[in-house]
Amino acid sequence: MPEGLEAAIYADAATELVGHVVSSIEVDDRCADSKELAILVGQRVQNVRRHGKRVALVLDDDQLELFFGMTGRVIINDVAPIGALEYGPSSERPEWDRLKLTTDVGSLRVNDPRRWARFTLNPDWSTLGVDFISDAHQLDDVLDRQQRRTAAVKSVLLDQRVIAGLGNMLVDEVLFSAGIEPCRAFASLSVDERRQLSTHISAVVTRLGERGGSHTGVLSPEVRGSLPACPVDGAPLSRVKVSGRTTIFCSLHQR
DNA sequence: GCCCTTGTTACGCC
DNA sequence: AGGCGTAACAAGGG
Repeated sequence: MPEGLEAAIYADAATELVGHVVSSIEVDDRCADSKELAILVGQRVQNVRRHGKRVALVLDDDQLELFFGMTGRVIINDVAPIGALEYGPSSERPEWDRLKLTTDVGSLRVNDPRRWARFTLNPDWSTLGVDFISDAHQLDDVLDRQQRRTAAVKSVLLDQRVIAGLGNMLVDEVLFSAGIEPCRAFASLSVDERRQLSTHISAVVTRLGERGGSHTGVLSPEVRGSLPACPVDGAPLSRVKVSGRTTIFCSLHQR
């Protein structure tokens, strides 16, 4: 599923359109917050921005935000930078195209079987927390500001108002790496543990970014499904729900 | 045909 | 007031 790392891959792919003028745009109305996306026709793509899981095409007068939900994929000129998503179908059908933006030289499509993608004109990103990649140097401060929160550590890390970009799989990887149990109250973390956490967020994000996405970690989709012994200490892995999300952790080394 | 999956939002509770 | 948990939503796949 597209978390921040996948959004970064999509954003990078979308830079192909920079400098080109939009000649047509087709959108599934059920995926668009505004029905006036036609005003983008004739505008030149100036830039591509990303914050957390959100990507925006910056055009002459307006910005178009692309949000990918659980199964949205970007396809540029019929090439998908991410071939298949976890939990997504293996094949792609034309009727799942929710957005098609055409320029003089190429097209960008968002294909999303479950139709959870959203396309928003001139989005407001002010409620998003710091970006999980580019604001890594602020993580210590950000986590310190959460120190009174009684919610589960995992819930706080999933909260896009705190850190934007971490999704279910990345958070599990981070907590596994940091040795912290996902359902502990955030307020129970010591200063040292908060430092550990921010260090491991940066490290895991960097490592999985280099490896190609949220699904390339220790707790890969295969591991999440079959629950083999913990690769760190051999203890059985556990599967629980935290914040309504499937959570995989090792009850031996995550405390 | 039921139930699983995720990110976000809405809502009820304390 | 505001933090927290939970459910609802969408829809394809097992």
